Amino acid sequence: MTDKPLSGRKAQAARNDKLILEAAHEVFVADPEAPIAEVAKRAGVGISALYRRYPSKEDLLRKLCADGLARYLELVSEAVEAEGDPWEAFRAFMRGVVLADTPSITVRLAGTFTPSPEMFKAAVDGDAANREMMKRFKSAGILRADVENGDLQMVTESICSINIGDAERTRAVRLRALELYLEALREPGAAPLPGSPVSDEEMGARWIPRNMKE
Amino acid sequence: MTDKPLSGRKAQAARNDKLILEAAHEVFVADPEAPIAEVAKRAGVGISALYRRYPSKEDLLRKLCADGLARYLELVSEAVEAEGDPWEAFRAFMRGVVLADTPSITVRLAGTFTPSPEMFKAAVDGDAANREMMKRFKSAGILRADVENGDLQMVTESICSINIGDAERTRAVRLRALELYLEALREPGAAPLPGSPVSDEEMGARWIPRNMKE
DNA sequence: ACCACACCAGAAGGAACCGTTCTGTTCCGG
DNA sequence: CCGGAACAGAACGGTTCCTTCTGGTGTGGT
Repeated sequence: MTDKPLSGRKAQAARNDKLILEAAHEVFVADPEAPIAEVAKRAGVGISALYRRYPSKEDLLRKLCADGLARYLELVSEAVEAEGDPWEAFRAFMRGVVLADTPSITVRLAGTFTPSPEMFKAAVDGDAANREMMKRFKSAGILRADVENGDLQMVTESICSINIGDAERTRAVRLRALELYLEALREPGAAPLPGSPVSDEEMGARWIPRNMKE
Repeated sequence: MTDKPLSGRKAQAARNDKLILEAAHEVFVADPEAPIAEVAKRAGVGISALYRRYPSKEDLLRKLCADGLARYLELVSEAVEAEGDPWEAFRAFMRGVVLADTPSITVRLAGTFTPSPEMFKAAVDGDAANREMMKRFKSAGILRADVENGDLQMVTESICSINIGDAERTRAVRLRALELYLEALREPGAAPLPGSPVSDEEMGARWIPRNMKE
């Protein structure tokens, strides 16, 4: 409570900016359909403090999702540019995604707002970077050849769907599940995988707002 | 449409029994918070046809969940009593759970109703059978020693959280993800798993109705 | 010293949703 | 030919939740 430059209306506002984003992140990760009042309560501010910053709930969600997308892009970039043991780079990437919980804030929220053009761009960029990353890891011989981008998405998404009350414990259990998966992703695979991985179109279809479906 | 004994009010009623349960299954698997009118529409019946059979939505959900639990018990029993290749028995069990989608109809619905005493019994029985199954597979040397019951639950649950529009395609993608996991579950594991598996208490905590939380 | 304004907390408005009940109809069975 | 079981869907009432509105407070400029 007793921050450093406590006084100043501007300072409080700046602090609230951060408080609100953090609260929104926590709340919507826990429940994508949470009411906006929950965010305000968690942040310890009034509702009007929210509406001063974001014109609507949808805008807040979009911002949150864009941040998550950006974080994901960072992680991919790190993985692509990493030097040293490729396997550890891959492992770090996957752990990073699970720890940052980006699937919960991107795909899980998808469909609740109309994506902004920037987000489309981020998606395209991310796709390219993803592809680059897969290529690198495969040519390094650490990733089995028959896993593809869609497979990784499914792995991280399904792991991030694990949720058991306590946040700390949830994180631990997810990392445990990840370790299982990692073992299976590593080259060489025992038997070929059945079916085909999730395609880009299939992944993309989830981003169209629910209102516009069918 | 042209069934065998098409006429008869009793016959239609019996047919509706089934239609309603099937529709409810589909609807609530797709969206656990779906309105009850959605079930009626999917079943092609009126709302009153539903309320004639179940006193309330909660009762319908409970019935659905109980059926899912029973199906799960069947699968465990089959696995325990299976003869022949233990690995194939285990694999069949996991595929069975994923295909029947029992996690979506049990755990995912948990908390939306107060469990019936029968369900508690089923849970206890299931637990014992589960334990028996794990013991068998481990002593057969096909399951790595450091995976436990909670791990399997997490695996099936997270796989069943995968969902991409089309039902048929979703099934295929889930089976693909399962194959990855299976490889990782098989003895011998490369490295020990981190953390501890989800405990029975943790799993059980999710069944207490949301109203009663905190 | 003081005041205009940025900022904020929380109540009020108003619309949408949904579980349940109610009304009127159909058609089997005796 | 009638009594009533079964049904479709409208109506009701309660709840939820986004958004706007009201009233209050402290700050920075003058």
